[in-house]
Amino acid sequence: MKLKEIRKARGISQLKLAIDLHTNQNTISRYETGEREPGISELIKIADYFNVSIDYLLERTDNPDINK
Amino acid sequence: MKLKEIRKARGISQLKLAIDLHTNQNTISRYETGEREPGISELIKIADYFNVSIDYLLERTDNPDINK
DNA sequence: ATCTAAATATCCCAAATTGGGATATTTAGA
DNA sequence: TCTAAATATCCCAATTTGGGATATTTAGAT
Repeated sequence: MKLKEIRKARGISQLKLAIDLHTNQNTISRYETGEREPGISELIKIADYFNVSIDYLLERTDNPDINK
Repeated sequence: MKLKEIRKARGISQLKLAIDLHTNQNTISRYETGEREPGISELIKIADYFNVSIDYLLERTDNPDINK
């Protein structure tokens, strides 16, 4: 998933993201390294946080906008 | 998720979908009733199968097309 | 170049979640 | 109404997850 790329583009650390999403830094790290995958609810939180579509987050489209 | 609605619109049974997706009928049933949620890889299989965006599948947009 | 703090990755494990087989229940249509 | 197809639920082993703790890496100051 594009998480790392998106997060870096916004200039925030894994720790800040983790705090904002009410989770842990290591969890974010593992999503980014691909070691683990988030469940749907976590996926939605991330997409909402960055205001991108889930399809974009999952690299299924180049368009970050959720609406056509 | 919109799975049941999409599946019915295509006129296929849970069993056929399950077979096509290499899983079980009860698994599909539970996704539809909301008793359980699929992981990301399963989510992708479903979206690909029906050729809809994941955001649409998850009812985050009214637009079924993955591209804008 | 070195030192330090911030940032990121990894280890271990308990708890939660998942999918499958089997079976029960519901639905549709002959 | 009878029956077969379709859908839902029970139980459980196995996988997966997230968190605390800690190790490693990176970046910035001096």
